[in-house]
Amino acid sequence: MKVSREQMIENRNRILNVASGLFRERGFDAVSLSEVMKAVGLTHGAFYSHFSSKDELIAATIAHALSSDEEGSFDLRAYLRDYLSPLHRNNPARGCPTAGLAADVRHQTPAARAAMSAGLRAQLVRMENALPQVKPSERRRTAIGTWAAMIGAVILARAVDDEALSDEVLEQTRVWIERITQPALK
Amino acid sequence: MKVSREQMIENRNRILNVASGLFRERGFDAVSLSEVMKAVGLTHGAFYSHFSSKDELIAATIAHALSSDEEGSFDLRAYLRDYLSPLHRNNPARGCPTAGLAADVRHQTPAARAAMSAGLRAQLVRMENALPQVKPSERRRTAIGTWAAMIGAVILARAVDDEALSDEVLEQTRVWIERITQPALK
DNA sequence: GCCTAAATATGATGGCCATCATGATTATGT
DNA sequence: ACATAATCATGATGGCCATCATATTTAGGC
Repeated sequence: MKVSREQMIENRNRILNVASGLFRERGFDAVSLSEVMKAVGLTHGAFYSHFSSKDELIAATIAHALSSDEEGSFDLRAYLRDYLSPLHRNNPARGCPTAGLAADVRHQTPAARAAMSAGLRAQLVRMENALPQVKPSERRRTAIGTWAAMIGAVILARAVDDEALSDEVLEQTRVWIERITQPALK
Repeated sequence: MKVSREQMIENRNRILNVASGLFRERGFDAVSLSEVMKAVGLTHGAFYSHFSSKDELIAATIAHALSSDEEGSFDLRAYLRDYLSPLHRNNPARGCPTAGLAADVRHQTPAARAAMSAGLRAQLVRMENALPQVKPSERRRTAIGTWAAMIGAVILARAVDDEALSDEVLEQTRVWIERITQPALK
């Protein structure tokens, strides 16, 4: 049963969006293609009209998720508050793809890892732009250190089975970064 | 074919050590029990004399790997140099269990996540002890922020398919942390 | 209005895996 | 020495999954 070109493109995007959420929530391995297609509202057979393999879907998902992160400049303070929050920790499916997928990407194909590289490069530029108060010679270093701490804190907070400890990791990392990146503020 | 008590204990420890390395290298899902047992030098059937399920092995592996991290006080500068190095990045199987497993632990049983919580608590205390030059009221925050940045940097460095970018993440995170934790040094 | 090819549905196929069943061996306590 | 039970080996079993084969429908170009 063929479908309009428009519908087909929408289906492809739905596959990418649904897969992106499921992958972030449960990891690449734990999500089956049938599950993705069922959540999209299609049957498993339709998958191969859109992608040639699960590996290709994974790579496309990473590229898709990281590219839709594109935004202009942003307020670091507000970003930190949202990023290092219990709400973000508790909702990986709707959360940052890097925090949700980066560790898993290590085991994926070169295409997937290349997409992650591109996403990281773009994110670091965005972070640099959000640090106008840091002197230029330190800006990239600060962007890298800050981003690493944000990713690490969310991953640790999600790994841990102790809400108080998890909250503490998020909260203290947030304050720590704020102090470092805005030394003038008391 | 029964085996001496001594041999049995050694076999159990070999299972834990082998599984620990394989899990860090490839993730819990991607490693099969047959594979673990073959690497140990036993057949798959022997597994269930030691553990009642794969989930139990995973939890035991995390507890085992994180408890053998026990050490006295250590030099943060040297620790950072080793931790944020290409050598560590390239050898997850012999590297830090938290960097290798934390993201994966999120999808595991409560027992596994509890073991990770205990390991994190112990590591934070160790980090605090390695920060004598930081004033006590800031020590825990610094330990948390530093550890999050270390974990995040290694995970990003391993996810990325661009050696220069990967090296940069490790190197800049290292210098960033050094500057923050040792402000007196020029 | 047809023809063709594309998108989807249904239904294999083969492989891998966790777990279980059973049997063989032998360490260990008595 | 014997009996017991623990450790390991071998060989199912059942389930899930990625991928493929084939059929059905119909959109889109002519």
